[in-house]
Amino acid sequence: MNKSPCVRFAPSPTGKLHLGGARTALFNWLYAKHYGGDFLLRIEDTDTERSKRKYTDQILSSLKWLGLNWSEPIIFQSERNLIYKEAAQNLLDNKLAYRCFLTKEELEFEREKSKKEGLDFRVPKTYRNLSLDDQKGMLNAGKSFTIRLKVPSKGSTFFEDKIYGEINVNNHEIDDFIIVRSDGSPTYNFTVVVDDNNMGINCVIRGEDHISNTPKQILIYSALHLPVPDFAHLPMILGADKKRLSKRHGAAGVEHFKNQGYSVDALLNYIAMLGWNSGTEDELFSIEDLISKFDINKVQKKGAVYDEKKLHWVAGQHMIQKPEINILDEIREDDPDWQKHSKDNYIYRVLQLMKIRASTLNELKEACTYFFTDPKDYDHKAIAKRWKDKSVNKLINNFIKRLEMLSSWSQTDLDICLRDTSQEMAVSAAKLIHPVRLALSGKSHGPGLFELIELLGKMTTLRRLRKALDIFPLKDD
RNA sequence: GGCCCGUUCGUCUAGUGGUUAGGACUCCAGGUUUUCAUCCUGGCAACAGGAGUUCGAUUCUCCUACGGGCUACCA
Repeated sequence: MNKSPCVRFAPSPTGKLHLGGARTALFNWLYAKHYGGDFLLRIEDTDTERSKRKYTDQILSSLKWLGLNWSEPIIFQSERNLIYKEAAQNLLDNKLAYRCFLTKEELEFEREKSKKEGLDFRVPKTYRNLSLDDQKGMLNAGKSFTIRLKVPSKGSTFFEDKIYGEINVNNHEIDDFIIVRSDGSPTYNFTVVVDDNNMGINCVIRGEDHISNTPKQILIYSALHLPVPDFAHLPMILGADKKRLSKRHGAAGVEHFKNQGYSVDALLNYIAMLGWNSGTEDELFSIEDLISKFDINKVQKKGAVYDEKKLHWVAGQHMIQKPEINILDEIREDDPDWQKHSKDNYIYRVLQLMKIRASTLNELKEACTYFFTDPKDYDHKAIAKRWKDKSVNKLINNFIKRLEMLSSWSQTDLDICLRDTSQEMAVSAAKLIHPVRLALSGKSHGPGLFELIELLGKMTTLRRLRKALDIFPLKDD
């Protein structure tokens, strides 16, 4: 096939976009981008009971957030009844499908019977060859009917999956399945074929749970005399229990990752690694890298277990590499007023210092707070360890005096200043460094002390040191 | 039950008819650092089982086990 690929993502709006769906969308999108093809979107809302508008909205906003842009228009199956009706009539006219007057109850009875007798249940072909007159009779009697495909009883249906290879199923394994329900609405297997053809889809990339549906769909393609597209089935994404990832696993919804502060590029990078590899030992990719390196032939057959630890690591790596200006943009996208009162240049320097210590935007924001507000809480363990008694106050006092006189506020000068102080007081530098950090940040760890002091500036540094002098040590001795 | 699919360290994976079966995450131990993080070094850890083909199978074939999917008037 030489034409440029046309692929689609076709979620049903019966739940939020979850990790598995996101990956299916991503792989479709990457495939399209890689080959310069088209990526379309179709909402499979033929199940009126379970389909909800809010889920459609959620899926669309998640896809937008992920940046998986599609070509308009979005196809809604619920608006295409006419097209399905025509296709079904075509099949009926050509005697490739038939009206089946079996009721649910009759079917249920037969099913039970087979079960009791230990036989495999097969849908009875009672009405397969009913004469036109007899059909009219049933219709006039007000009997409701479904439309079933006449599945050939002989032969087999074959396709070559781009990932799973050759798959062949005997036709006698396949029942005369329903393509139109008794209420006139079309079923999934039918709409998929009609729409994929109608939308010009030439490569179907979807979850492995659809492998068993594929022969049925191919049978419909043949009955309708339509060209059969290529198929590529993606392995499932699993939870730690090796079961298909679902709401039960908590972390399923894409929104969850957004709320956690994961960056899109990191999430996409991680998701892509679930079931695909580049053929090299590289694991960190930008979105552009993914587009250029993506190869559907390198997709795994086996289901992949979602591992939050690795996601977190990938996110951390992306964070380190990301320019501060982009990080701030990402933060503000979600939190437009974040640190609006501070100068951008100051924020950039803070981010530069702190990004190495955070994996998600939320972690980063949290870690940066003391650059913008004086600490309110101080790490109690650190107080106990680093500020045991009044002797520390003397050190700090001395340090403050020297700082006040300092004319240059550079890291090197601050370094010299602190070491001079400790030397004069005949203690190790560490005796001063740790309480100073505690006073300035409230924490026992963080960036290099002189970077911290330099960035905070003279006023803030002195203010925080003096405040600490007031409140530490916690109890007199 | 029937049909289809799958099975390399805990996890993501590379790989070959002959390899010390490689990398990454996690975890552990060191090193660097004023602390934390980063970074560096090292370590633990895998070919589901059984037959067959073969001089030789993790690799090819079959069987079993286990896992997953489909078997709906869900998608």
